[in-house]
Amino acid sequence: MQGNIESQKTFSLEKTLHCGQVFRFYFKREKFFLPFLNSILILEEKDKKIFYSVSGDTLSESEIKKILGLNHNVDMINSYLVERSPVYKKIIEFSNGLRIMSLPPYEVAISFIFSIQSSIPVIKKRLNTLSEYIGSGTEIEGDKFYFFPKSRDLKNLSRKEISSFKLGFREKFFVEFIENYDETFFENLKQLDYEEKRKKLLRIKGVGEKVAQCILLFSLDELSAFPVDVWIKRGMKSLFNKIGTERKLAEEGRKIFGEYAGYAQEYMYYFLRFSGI
DNA sequence: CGCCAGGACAGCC
DNA sequence: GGCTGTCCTGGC
Repeated sequence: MQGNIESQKTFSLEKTLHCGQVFRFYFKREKFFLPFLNSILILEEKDKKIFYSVSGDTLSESEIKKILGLNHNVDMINSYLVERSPVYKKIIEFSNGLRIMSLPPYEVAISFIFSIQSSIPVIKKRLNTLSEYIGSGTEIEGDKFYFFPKSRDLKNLSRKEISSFKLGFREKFFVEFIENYDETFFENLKQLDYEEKRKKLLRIKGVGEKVAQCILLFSLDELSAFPVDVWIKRGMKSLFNKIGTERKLAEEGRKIFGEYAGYAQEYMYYFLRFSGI
């Protein structure tokens, strides 16, 4: 299947894929290849339009829009954020087009357990190594693209195989997560409210405040989540004169930016990281 | 070579 | 509840 998603000034594929919410995507021949469950979503920006096609399992246009955050009314969200804090005028001017994605929770949880105390290239490498090791994927125009492993595949891994991935101190978190995981966990979670979801996520070993907020924001449609990493910690201080623990700063961010704190967080991150200020 | 990265946790107070 | 030391690995 293929088609084009309407030209939108408020959508940047580049910013959406490079703001740290998703690690596994490929860029070849001017196209982005984004694995999503048993599909590869192929995206190309041409003449200010986004052209898409899907390889593997079918995805409807509305599913694709949800994955890419195109169902969010960012014009409204942007003015909402500027209203809450005027400093967001310049931040949004720089970061505009970034969208919060909606990705598979199982993959997001493992991705952010892998992300602990690690840089993006390292996280990406770990996830690709794992996906390639399990080896399920599809070939498109001569290139092989790998899906993220299913939980049953990961359950079958031996400790020796897992050790070969060199996850370091994250290994014990990963092992416990895949061993204890059952398919209904995230489905049940989706029924709960924000605070209940957060508390259940925090019970997972290796999931602290920051990782929990990432899972909430990028895979459970909780746009009020506010993950605090070192960049946001610095930003909260320089922009809002707020200091404290990750938990306190997350509460602070959610208090200032309400139901769209997640957009405030990603905009801030992208701005601090790439604007050169 | 040394340093630390998009944190979590136990142990301590 | 907050603070501190510790932790694997790869990149610079």
